[in-house]
Amino acid sequence: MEAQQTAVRRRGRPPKRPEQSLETRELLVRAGLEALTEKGFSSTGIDEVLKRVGVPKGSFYHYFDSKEAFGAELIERYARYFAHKLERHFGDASMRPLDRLWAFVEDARAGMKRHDFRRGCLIGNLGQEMAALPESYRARLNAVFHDWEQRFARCLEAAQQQGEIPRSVDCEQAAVFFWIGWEGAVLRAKLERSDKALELFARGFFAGLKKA
Amino acid sequence: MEAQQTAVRRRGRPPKRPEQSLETRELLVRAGLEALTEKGFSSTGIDEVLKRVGVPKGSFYHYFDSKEAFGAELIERYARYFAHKLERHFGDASMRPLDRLWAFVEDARAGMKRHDFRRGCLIGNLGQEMAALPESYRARLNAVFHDWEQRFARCLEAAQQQGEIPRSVDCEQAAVFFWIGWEGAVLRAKLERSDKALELFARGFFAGLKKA
DNA sequence: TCAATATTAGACCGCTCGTCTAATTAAATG
DNA sequence: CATTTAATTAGACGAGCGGTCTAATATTGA
Repeated sequence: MEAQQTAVRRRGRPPKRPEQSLETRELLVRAGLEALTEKGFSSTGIDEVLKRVGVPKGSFYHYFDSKEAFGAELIERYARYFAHKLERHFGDASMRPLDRLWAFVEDARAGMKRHDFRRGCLIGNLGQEMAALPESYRARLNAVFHDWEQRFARCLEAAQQQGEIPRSVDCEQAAVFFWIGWEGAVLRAKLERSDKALELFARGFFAGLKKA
Repeated sequence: MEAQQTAVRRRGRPPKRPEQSLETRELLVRAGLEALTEKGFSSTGIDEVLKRVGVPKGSFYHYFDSKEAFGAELIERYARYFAHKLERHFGDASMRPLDRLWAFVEDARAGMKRHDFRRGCLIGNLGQEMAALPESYRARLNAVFHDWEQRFARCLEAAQQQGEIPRSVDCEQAAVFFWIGWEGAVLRAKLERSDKALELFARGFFAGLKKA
């Protein structure tokens, strides 16, 4: 998710190179993701995204009906990207389940650090500013969280079956608890420009699990 | 924090009634707090705040140097308001310390419900959109969180001394953990328009404390 | 060759934003 | 009282926004 380069921009109908045909659109999406994970929806202007990749406005409204539609697509893209990330970690049979969860935490932590704690979680960002957003986003954002909860819960259950955590743990609830708090930690990490909050929350969460 | 009424608005220098002299300014602050707790800083327009209380633009820039200065004052006001709230709950010697913490949670929960989960935490809101905010806010927002952590930690220590929670609990860390997660819970409550997240997080947090 | 299609270029409109100046009124001064 | 000074309101202003539109350009397919 790191694309600042501007495409070679030729006027008129482009030659038929299927791999390249989506390029401008793709650049817009990528730049949009970067912008929205940093600053959210409301304070990100179309022109700003356009400028990042050197695309004129006409192109934007050729590919997207509106800013709302653009945002909706970014949500989908981010959800897909994140689902893959979770799948990759949580489904990694070479590790014990609890270590898989930790691996995700470490990955996210490194990611935030890599971007100097400027970028957060798109879903969290949009959730926070929901009051100023198209109402149509709400259901989708909730659904994404629910998906993450499910994935997390499944991995917790695996940990339970392998005896890593007590039977008494309600995996479903613990997963919900994790994502609630994790988003708070991401918020704080951005504010403090430090991974302290991420680490402290994760550590606290896992410690609590084992003694539940 | 509930003021929609518009002031009687006469032109020119007002007669000398000390109690009323701050009225317009006060109305702006109150309306600003409402707006910012709902939608944050970036997506709240000055005009919008002005319209709520029927004050013309000229007045705003008479009382505040800029939107940035206005925001800074709102942060101070909110911090003061919240500190009082915490003081009131955490210092209530008629309850056991852990119940005082619960009382705050209940109070906050009721408050969010009362406003149909549209309003969140000003500090959390601004923290989230920090990337689009005057850099001068960062230190202040962090300091406010730190203050809240301290107050919470002191109450936890009291609980510890009364044997409500094990000696093994690191109160400082637990307090930091709480606020990290609580802000996440407020975010989710707004998104889901439900107090489910608040309750689930608080319950999980206190359950973890006792078994630590 | 030419119509249909895909894409870029960027002017333009209506609206809202934050700022600023002028007008208005009361207080203070003598 | 008359005049200056301070306090407040009124609303014009320019910049920038999101979104639309038409023209220009290039390729494809008939």
